[in-house]
Amino acid sequence: MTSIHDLARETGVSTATVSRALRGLPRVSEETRAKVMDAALRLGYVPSPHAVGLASGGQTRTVAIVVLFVTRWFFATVVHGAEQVLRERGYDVLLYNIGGDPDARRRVLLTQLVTKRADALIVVGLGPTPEEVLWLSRHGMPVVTLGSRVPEWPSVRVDDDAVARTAVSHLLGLGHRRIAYVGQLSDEGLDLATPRARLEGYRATLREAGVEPDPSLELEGRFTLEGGHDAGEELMRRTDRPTAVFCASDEMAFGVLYAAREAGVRVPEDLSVVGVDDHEMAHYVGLTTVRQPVLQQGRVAARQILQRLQGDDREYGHVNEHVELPTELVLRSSTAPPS
Amino acid sequence: MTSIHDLARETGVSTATVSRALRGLPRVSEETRAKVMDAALRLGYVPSPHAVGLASGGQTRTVAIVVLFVTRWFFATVVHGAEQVLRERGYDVLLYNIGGDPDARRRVLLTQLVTKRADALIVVGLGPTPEEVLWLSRHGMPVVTLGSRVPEWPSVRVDDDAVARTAVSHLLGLGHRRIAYVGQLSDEGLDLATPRARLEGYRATLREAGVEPDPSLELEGRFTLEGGHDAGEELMRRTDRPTAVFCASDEMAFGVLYAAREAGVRVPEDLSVVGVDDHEMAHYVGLTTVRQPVLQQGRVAARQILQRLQGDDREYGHVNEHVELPTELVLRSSTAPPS
DNA sequence: AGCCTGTTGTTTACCGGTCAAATCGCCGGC
DNA sequence: GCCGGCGATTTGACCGGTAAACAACAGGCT
Repeated sequence: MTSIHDLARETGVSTATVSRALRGLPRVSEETRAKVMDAALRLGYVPSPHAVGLASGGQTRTVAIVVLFVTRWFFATVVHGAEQVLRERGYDVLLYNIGGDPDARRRVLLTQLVTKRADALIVVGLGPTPEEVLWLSRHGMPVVTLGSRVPEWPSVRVDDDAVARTAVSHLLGLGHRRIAYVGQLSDEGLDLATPRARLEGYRATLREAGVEPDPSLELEGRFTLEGGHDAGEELMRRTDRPTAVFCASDEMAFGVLYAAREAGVRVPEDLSVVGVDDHEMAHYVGLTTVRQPVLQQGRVAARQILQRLQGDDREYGHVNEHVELPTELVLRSSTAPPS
Repeated sequence: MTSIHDLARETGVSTATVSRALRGLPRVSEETRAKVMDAALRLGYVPSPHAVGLASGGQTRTVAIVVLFVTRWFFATVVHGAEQVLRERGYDVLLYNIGGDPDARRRVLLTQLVTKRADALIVVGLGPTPEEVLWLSRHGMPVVTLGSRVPEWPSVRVDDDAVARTAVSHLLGLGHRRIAYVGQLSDEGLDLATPRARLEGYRATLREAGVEPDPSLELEGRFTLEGGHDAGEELMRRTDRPTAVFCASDEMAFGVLYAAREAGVRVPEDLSVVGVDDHEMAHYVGLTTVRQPVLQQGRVAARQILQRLQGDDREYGHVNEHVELPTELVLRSSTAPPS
């Protein structure tokens, strides 16, 4: 591996000069600069990020993103959005997929793994524990949460309470009274802030409309197509089937739709279904859903982090500490008045 | 930030001793080790990866993964599989999502971004150019390709020719003769090895069965649900509609299915559809497809890289340079003899 | 000339660790 | 009582850069 010393020897100047020449700093004649650049290209010189980081204040130009499951549409899309913005600005992305494993969560957030390997951290979908907040703050690690909110750190999210209210109000407005909820609440000790908030919103909206929430209509299921399908099957089997279902994600809603079809239950005539996300596929299956800007949440989180790291709030305008992006109901063909 | 010097001062020993104590090396008394460990915990000491890497041979304990689009099921799943295996072994994952942008591709593969920030590289879905091979080899970067194959590097993939043959033979066997192909061939200068191989296999299989491939039945479309949908719409509009479609991915096949439904074309009575992947959703929509082990490809690629980095082929057995994983036809309800 | 100024480079210290070689106690053996 | 041997620890060089202080040299001004 060619080092800066090789370049210095090759061009007959000192390493300091080489360093400044390559970084475009002043105090280097154009002639020398050209000579150095040329040699760097010829020898295929690439500065060692280790040395650079060490010499200039421990920066890594890397941001870590911690997600639950990259394979889920929501997380993959968020990562995509954040990565775009970060790479534009010359930052690399370290990806940690902790996949519902509390051990992995501990290792990633509370040990050396994240600390110092990245300049900052974006936590997606996890509600950080006080212990995690303490540890990371103590190490001066800038953090932005996405999808959850703690007072100590900036956050980007949608109003999950409002999301649930929008969906449930829509169903209530159509005349439904027996409305089920399908969503995941806990995953082996991981705190999932989002589905919990949606459940609360669901209950509150029902109560305000004078409908007492029925615990037997609150179904726990994994946040996937299969989870939704299982929950859907369970619902279809019941004699006192609900007339509508509110699913905490579109992927779960797809599962419910398939379960309904298999059971010969017509949508929307016999069953109305509402999801959350506006997944790419929702349009094609005609799913009524509460759209949230997923890609944009990733982009905004990245910008918040960059602002914190570089302190230039000019380019992107003022970035609020807690950003709440708007959602909207998208009406399609999976909802109708009960027959 | 507390450094090793702080620990040394705190415990009254030298930095070298602290270093060895913390890493569990011999030549440290138990008493001293305990004292050091305790202080490290108390002060929340985390060694700087920069310094460690610099001092001990430039290792980063990081592997870079370059993908086209994280948001697509195939890529996300591959990343998931690789990340699992890598993190198990203490490696971190740098994610580069080059998203069909040739500039991004150049920046990532041919500049300092990847070199030296990672110990090794997994390239997913891209056929590396000779220039890229040369540059990365010259820098001593170990590379594994996934989904494509160059002679210089190990690879993991499925036999895309065989995949196409399986799908097309199935359709031919059912009696179809007008069989369309839907897949993406180029994306602004990116070479997409996979769909090209599948197209070739499709053509060859037809010819061998005595059917001359009809260029008007080879449709170019983006590798997404929407791409498949557009291609499907185009096909449905035709007067001499094909009786079957082979799609280069399940996501595209879903798009074709939706287009067919919108056009009132019945599947499988009026149109048979075959995909590739065995996407999570394929089961629910009843899509006949050629299954490939996606998660496992990611895992195997990670192991190949680890073997190259650590040189222990004991734990995982011998790893072939070019691994080809098996595929299988999964029969569901989207294919039937033409009516 | 003498002096100040500005430009271009070099020197030197340092970032936070690791590693090989040197040192220090302490013990047992002759 | 001296020496060898050994485990525990320290010393000092080094990894590949960066940053600040400092030197060399040219030209312009008085």
